[in-house]
Amino acid sequence: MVNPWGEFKRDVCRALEAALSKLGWQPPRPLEETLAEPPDPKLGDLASTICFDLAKSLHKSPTWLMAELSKALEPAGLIARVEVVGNYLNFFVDVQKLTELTLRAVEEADEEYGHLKVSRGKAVIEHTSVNPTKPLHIGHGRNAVIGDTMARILRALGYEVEVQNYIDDMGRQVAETLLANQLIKRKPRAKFDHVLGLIYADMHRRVRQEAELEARVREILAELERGKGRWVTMAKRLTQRCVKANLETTDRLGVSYDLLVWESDIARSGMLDETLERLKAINRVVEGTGDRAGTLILRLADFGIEDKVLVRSDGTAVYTARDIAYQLWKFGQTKSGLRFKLHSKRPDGTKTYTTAQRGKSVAKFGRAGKVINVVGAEQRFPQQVVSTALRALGLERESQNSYHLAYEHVWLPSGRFSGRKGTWVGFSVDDVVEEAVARAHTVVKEHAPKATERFWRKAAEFVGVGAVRYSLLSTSPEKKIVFKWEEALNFDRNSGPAIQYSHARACSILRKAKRRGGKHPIDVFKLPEERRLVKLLSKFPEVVREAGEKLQPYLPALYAAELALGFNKFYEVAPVIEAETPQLCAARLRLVNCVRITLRNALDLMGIAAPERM
RNA sequence: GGGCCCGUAGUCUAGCCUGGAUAGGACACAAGCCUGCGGAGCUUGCGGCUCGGGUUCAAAUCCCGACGGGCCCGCCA
Repeated sequence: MVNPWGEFKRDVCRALEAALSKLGWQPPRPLEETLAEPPDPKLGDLASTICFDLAKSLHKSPTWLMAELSKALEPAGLIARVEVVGNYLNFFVDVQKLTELTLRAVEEADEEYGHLKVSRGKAVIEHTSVNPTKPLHIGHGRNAVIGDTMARILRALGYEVEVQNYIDDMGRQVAETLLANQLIKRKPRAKFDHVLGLIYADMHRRVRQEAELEARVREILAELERGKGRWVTMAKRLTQRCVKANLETTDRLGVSYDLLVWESDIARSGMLDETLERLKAINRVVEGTGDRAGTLILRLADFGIEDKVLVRSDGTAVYTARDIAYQLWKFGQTKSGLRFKLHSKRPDGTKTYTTAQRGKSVAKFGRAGKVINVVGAEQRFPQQVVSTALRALGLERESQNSYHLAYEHVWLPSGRFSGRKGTWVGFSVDDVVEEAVARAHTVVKEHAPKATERFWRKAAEFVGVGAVRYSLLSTSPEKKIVFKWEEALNFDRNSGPAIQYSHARACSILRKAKRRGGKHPIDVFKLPEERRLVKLLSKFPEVVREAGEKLQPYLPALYAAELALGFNKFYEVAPVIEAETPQLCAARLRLVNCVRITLRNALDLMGIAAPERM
C-alpha cells in the first residue's frame, strides 16, 4: 500500500545516510528523529537538524558541518533539492512526483487509501463496559467513541479486531436495581435503561438511610455470587433487557461490538480459580495477616507495585482479580473457556455474539496478540496491577501488549456525573443525540429548503450523530471534557458536520462536471492552495499509522478538519469546472476526487457518515 | 504522607513522547468579499505557552521547585 509522504521521509533519510557514510560520519541517533517540518513551506518540506547533533559528537562547528554535508548530499527519489538555511538542512519535495504519486495512490486504493495493512495480528479492544443498570451518559459515550474509533483504525492497519463489551451483571448496582425494581411500583415511563437509572438513584438514597434495605441488598448480592435462586433469574432478565436498550443507543452512534462478555459467565467458567492457583503456585498470592486476615493478597513489591487484596475474607473476589483472569483469557492464556452464542446484529451488519451458559465453545474469540482496554484514567493502578501480574506469570509478551487506553471523564459544568445521584438525567447519550439531531433538522432544512421531509430526517440524523461523535473524539483522551451543549451541537468549522459538508461539496463538484478524466501535464498545479492539498493528501496514511501505533484515535479527527479547511481554501481560489484550460480542469477534478476519497476514508475511521448531499 | 494526569489568548484546542526557525487551528469580537463549481464558505485584524529556577548553542517541549485543577494509593464500587 502506497504511503506517499512516508516515502518522501524515507528518501530523505536514505539521502542523509548515504551522505554521512560518504563522509565517514556516524549518525548520532536515528535519522528520522532529526526531521521536522519547517514553520513556513517556503523554507522547505522537511528539515533536518542533524548538524546540531553532529556538532556535539564530532566537535566541529555546525556551519562547517552543514557545508560539508550539503556538498555530499545527492537528491534522489522524491527529493527535488536541498538547501542550507542557517543551520538547517531543508529538503524540498519534488512537487510533480509527489502529486502524481499521491493522486495515483488515492485513486487506485480508493476506499483502502490510508489502510496500510502493516499488521496481521489480532487485537482485542474492550470498551463501553457500562453497568447494565442504567442508560449511557455522555461520558460513557466518550469511552464508546474512543474505543470504536480505535477499532476502526486498527482494522485499517490490518489487524483482525475483536471488540468486547464487558457486562458486570453481578455488582452491587445490579442488586440495588433489582430491589428498586421490586419495591418501586410506580415507575417512570421511559426507555428501559432510563427507567432503571431513575429507580436506582431513588433506591440508592433509601438504602443509605435504611439499614433493613441495606441488609436485603447484601442478601441479593450473596445470591448473585452463589449463582442460584430467583434473584439470579431476575438479574439475568433485567440486565438482558438493559443491555438491549443500551445497544439501541450505541447502534445509533454507529458503535459495534463483536462480543458481549458477562461477568456471571466468567464467574462460572472457573478461570478465576485457575488464575489464583497459578499465582499461588509462584508464591505471588499469599494469605493476609493482621487486619487482612482471611484474605488473599497479590504481592508484586519487587515490580514496584503495592500489595493488592484479590480475595476478600468472605471468599469473594475483588474486581482486579477478575480483571487479571479476563485479561489472561483475552490472550488465550487460560485453560478454562467460555461458551458463546449469537446475540444480535448491528445495523452495520456486525454479528454480535454473547457469552452464554448454553452456548457453544468456539475457538474464534480471544487469543489476541494485543489487548487494549478503554478504561477511565482513574483506573491506572488496577490496570497496572493486571499487566504486571501477567509479567509475574512469565507472560512478558502479553504484559507488554496490554494497553490501557486511559481517558479522563466528561464533566458537567456543575461537577462529575453521578449515577447514584442521577445527575446524568438530561445528559444521556440518548438525550444528547436527540437534541443534536433536532438541532440538525432545523439547520438542514434552512440549507435545503426544497428537499423532502424524508431527506431532512436522514440528513439530520447523520449530521447530529456526526457532531456528537466528533466532539467526543477530537479532544485528546487525557484531557477532561466539560460538557457544553454549544460544543456537542457545534456545526461550525471545527466539527464533524463541517467535514461532512466539505465532502458533500466535493461530491457536488464531481456530479456537476460533465466529464472526468482527460490528460493533463504533470506540472499543472501552480497555486499554493493546490500544492498544500496534495501534500495533505499524501500525509493521510502516516496519520493513520501514527494513530494506531500511539493509540491516539483523535489524530484522524484533527487531520480531517485540516483537510476540510484546506479544501475550502482551494475551493475559494481555484475554479474546477470553469478552470482556464481543459487540462487544468481535468487535473483539478482529479484533485477534488482525491479529496473526496480521503475525507470519506477519514470520516469512516471516525464512524461518521460521509454524505454526498446534505 | 507517596504517586499519576492536566494547566497554551475572553473561551476551547494542536504542538510536549523525539528540544530547533515566526507556537498551528477553532469559537467570540471587529472589518471586508456579496452568492461563485453548495456562504455550514473565504480574506484581514485582535489576542496566548500558570509562575520561579536549572540544563542547553537553542525550552511550550527535558529536569527541579512552587501554584491551580483532577485522580489513585479500599476486603468501596
